[in-house]
Amino acid sequence: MPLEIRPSQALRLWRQVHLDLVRDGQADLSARQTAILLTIYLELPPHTVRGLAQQLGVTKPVITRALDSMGKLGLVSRKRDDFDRRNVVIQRTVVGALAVEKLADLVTERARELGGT
Amino acid sequence: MPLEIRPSQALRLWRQVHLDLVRDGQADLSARQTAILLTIYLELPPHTVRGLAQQLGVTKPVITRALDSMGKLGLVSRKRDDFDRRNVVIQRTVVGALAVEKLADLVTERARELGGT
DNA sequence: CCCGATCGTTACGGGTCCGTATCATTATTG
DNA sequence: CAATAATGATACGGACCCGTAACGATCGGG
Repeated sequence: MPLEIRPSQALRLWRQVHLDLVRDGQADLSARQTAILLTIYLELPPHTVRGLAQQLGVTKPVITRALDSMGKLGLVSRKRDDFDRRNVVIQRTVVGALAVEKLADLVTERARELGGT
Repeated sequence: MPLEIRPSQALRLWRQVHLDLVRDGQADLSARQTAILLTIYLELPPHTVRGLAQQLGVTKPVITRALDSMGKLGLVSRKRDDFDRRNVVIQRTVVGALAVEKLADLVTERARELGGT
């Protein structure tokens, strides 16, 4: 069940959502942080620093720092894995779930407003 | 002719495109820069620093710096307005047009791959 | 038990971006 | 022609992020 969208529609959607994010001051998240956040909330747990680093094709410190800043915003939280205390399990939060849901609504709404071009 | 997309589809599309951008190292553009670039290439010229600042709801130095960095990447160029030499007209470039087109194809392709959920 | 491997974090030097305030240049108005 | 307004650029201090290289903590095999 593919989603049909024309290149010009894709661009207008992309622009409008980014405009909304910038105007709302909500743009605190970089592209990397966005990818990390959505991976945590869309993919099946458990999520680890190493796993995320591999999926994104970046180094581990990038993930650690992103989790630091997103943790400050309350978007995610971390917990030691009791079965292997070297691991850290990244957990979802209520705040993060709300932010993701809000983004979903934003994209959906802007897509609905797309005209025929 | 609205574009029908479910919130879960929107999120998966958003995640997948961001993943691609991060993995390609193409993520040099912040959310603000993306909004600026797409505004320049989608909206009718002429574009000025002040006009872009108003549209994005940011200060003028933000636009100036974004144009600096995007100019280094060849994505846009600047030219003095001969009719009002206080103004600077932002112009499109071949490199920028190609980058925008590439982004459009990426979003379109990832949308096409979206499954039913 | 000990040594190597693995995990996440931290340190460091460098780069980029931000917001505020200020500047030089040009246009407009009285 | 002088004074004011408007435009874009710049200076500055601070914050954030990057990549590489190290580090401490923990696990597992011999």
